[in-house]
Amino acid sequence: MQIGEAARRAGLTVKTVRYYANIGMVTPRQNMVTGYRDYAEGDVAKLQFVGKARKFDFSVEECRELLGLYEDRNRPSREVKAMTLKKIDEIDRRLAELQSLKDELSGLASACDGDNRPDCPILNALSGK
Amino acid sequence: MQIGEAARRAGLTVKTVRYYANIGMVTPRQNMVTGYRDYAEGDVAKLQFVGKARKFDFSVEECRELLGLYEDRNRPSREVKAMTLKKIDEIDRRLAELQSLKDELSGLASACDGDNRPDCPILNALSGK
DNA sequence: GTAAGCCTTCCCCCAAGGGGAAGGTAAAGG
DNA sequence: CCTTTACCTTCCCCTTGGGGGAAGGCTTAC
Repeated sequence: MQIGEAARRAGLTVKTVRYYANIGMVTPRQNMVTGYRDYAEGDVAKLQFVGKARKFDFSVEECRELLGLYEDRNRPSREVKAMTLKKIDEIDRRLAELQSLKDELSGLASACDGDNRPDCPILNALSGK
Repeated sequence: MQIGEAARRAGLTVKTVRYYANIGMVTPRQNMVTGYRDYAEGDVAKLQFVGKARKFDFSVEECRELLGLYEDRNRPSREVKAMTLKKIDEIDRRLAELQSLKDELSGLASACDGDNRPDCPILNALSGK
């Protein structure tokens, strides 16, 4: 099938699918007559796989690894689990960062009257006063 | 002072400070003899201000706005508070996203034995089986 | 004399594609 | 048969916030 249908079925944009072909992540055959990319069912499955993994915040490089594991019928599930736990760890760290950021900003916001007067604790904090 | 000292005092890299000059965020005078950027005390204060705001996850464009408010001695604190609340809102949304992501990944990870066998619920989930 | 330590501009690089131009092709409608 | 529409292709620039490094110019210290 052509790239448009493959993209629709994978829930991705044509641009994205073409990008994945360019970086060698999901490489369809080429129709020798038209020069168009020719996607097989297996390619669509891979695209869907990558699409989901991306939604789970795996980077493109990580997706490439996961795809390798996905295609290897004999890989140990240990490797996949390790990547997943690592990703969970990253998310945890990012959560903590964002939470502390939010706490600080909330503290500043609640100290600020937010009225028409120029005095502003938020700006004072940012300027180190 | 020269850019190196200004950067040190603001806790930023020279590259970053030069970047801020290029995009017109903190624009020092120019030493007409050497052609070097010439930073005044006020410039360093602005650099520090921007550095802190960036740590609070404000984008460069938002920093530019905040800097404008910071320099306007008559601005109402209302505007600054509004930006801060908006930023808190963004952080909240991102927190929720990450949390649900983490929940899903955690569910998958705990369903996966992580042993040497090839069967892997994580890959199964990603491939939609 | 030259090495060190500043500074300058200039250009390419990252992630993960998006937007759009220019041009080729295929099927459907009039 | 001709044209419109809907595909597809490659190519190049754009995004965020700078990092890395080259090539060149300066002063100062040894």
